[in-house]
Amino acid sequence: MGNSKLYKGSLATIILKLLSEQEKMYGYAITQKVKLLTQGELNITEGALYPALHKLEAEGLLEVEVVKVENRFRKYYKLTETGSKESVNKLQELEDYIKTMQLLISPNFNIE
Amino acid sequence: MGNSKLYKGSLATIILKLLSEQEKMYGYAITQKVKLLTQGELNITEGALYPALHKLEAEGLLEVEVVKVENRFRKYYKLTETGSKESVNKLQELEDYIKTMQLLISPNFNIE
DNA sequence: AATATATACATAATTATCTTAGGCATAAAG
DNA sequence: CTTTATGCCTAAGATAATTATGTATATATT
Repeated sequence: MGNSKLYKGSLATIILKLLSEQEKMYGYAITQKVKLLTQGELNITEGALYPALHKLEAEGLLEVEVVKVENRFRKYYKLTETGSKESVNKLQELEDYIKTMQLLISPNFNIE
Repeated sequence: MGNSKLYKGSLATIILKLLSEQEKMYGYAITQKVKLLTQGELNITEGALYPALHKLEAEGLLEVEVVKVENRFRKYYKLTETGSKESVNKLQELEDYIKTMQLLISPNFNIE
């Protein structure tokens, strides 16, 4: 995904957040949307994305609708009710993570 | 470590940052300092910490000095020159990560 | 005296998430 | 005709944690 190891563990959060804004999305669209929003900073690889989607579906956070578009099939994912709640949790966790890490990296913390 | 999976991948960054402020620290002191600075939010487990320290040492980012204190031995770690440079890199990566994630979670991004 | 807590190190088995590298298939563009 | 874009997928391996131990000393509690 990213150039640093910090992105490990963030993919589910990203997916749930996108789907809380977007109603329904398919895998490839997710990769493109992330690339666009992050100005190319973050490229989600398919080897990470599809297993993550399948896992979220298996956990009941996402549901699938397969649609045929121009001789290709697309698997649209959308949040279930549980998934909708979990997306709120995950976003809170991300904000908490950022706050906690900022406590640790705030410069000269042991001088003040 | 944390209550969320987001902390995965952050431990090396935390260790290097602490040692860029502190000159030298031993493992147990690192766990206590992190607990203190994060107001108990983040508790580094020993099973994560010691392997991480050993790895950073093996990579040449940390060097060790064993000191006997009150019949116990402590292993003090400090940054090598390489480790000092790498701590700057890791902090930059963390800031980049936070910025990128904020692009993704900024509310209503696809409305504006 | 016995037990729990704090200090201080360590490793081993397991789990989770990702990377890397492939595979399958259609359509458009060079 | 070969690359690029679209669109899905999985399998092997790497990496970083968790969880559960183990060792040892010192202090505080029951």
